[in-house]
Amino acid sequence: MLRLSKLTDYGTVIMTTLAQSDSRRSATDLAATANLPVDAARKVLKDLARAGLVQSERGAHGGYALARPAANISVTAIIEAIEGPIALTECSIHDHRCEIEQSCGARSNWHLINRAVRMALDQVSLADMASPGSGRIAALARRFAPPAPVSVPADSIQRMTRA
Amino acid sequence: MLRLSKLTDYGTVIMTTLAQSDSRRSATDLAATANLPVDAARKVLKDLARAGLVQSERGAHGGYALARPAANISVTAIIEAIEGPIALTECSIHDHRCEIEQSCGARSNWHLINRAVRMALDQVSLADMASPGSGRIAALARRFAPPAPVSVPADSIQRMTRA
DNA sequence: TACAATTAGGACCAATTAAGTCCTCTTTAC
DNA sequence: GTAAAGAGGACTTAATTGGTCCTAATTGTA
Repeated sequence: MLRLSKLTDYGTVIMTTLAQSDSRRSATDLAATANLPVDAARKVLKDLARAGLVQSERGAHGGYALARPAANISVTAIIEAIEGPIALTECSIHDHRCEIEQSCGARSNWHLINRAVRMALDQVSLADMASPGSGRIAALARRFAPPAPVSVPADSIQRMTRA
Repeated sequence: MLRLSKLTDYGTVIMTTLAQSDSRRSATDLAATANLPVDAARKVLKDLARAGLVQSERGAHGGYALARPAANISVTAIIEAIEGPIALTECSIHDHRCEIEQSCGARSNWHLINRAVRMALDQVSLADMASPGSGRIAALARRFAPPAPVSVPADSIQRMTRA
């Protein structure tokens, strides 16, 4: 559905919370602050730690902290830490796993489109996410606006309800 | 998983096939050409017709044709015809359906990010998709490259295997 | 040394979603 | 009238996700 999983969403919220803390925080603590189910938060934090985005400390007074400055952590990194490589279609990552690959003219193009989307996400840092209504993100969104009207404005798509 | 559904994928392939045909084609015919399961192709074509992207003709010698020139059909339109509005997160579309909305600082930013991704997809037309290794898409991908290195290059993310 | 607080690493189950089939009805050319 | 085709949807199965829980391994402190 072109949607991030809920865990990934939690991941960004947790990372945002961490970016706003100055000391190490336990999973329980983070979950409470961010208003998330504790077990889910734990799971996400483990993924983030494995990906090297947060540093964990075990034992009493243990917890998590960002492994590097928020400005140096991209949204892409968070997404990929939790749900693996961004791949809009099967073929945008794995070659040869799609049965229609031979006859499909779209493959090389999906590769490129995937890259474009990935780069868009790549240009948003955790620091941006952590500042509400970030001017930088707004500026980015503007940068992605079409240089000249390419086609029918997407808003004009008529989509009937299916119910 | 930030992945398009298989049906959507089929949709782009079918539309690509249609863009390369000059006459009306039946669902069976299209499925055969594109090497797709017939029933799935039928389902997708119905969605595309409902969204007004293809024109259908019933009865003997009926079939489907593009409703407008391929250059005027965006990838976004195809995606949304099949799986509904693009929404990376719950909150990027519906307000008030997310329980942590109050405490969540990320919401307004997700809105913007969603828009950026949508615009990226919006700038790819069916005509681009239909030309293999489209120069226009490649150019687009280049346009999305960061103006100055923002953060750690995403390729450097170390991601341990989970197995 | 024992204990309590924490993370690590999974296993497990329920709920949701996606994918693939199938059925019946309507429309249209011959 | 019949065959070819789309419209609309129901249904089934498989895959994925979300949420829980359990058992180590670590580490500070009484």
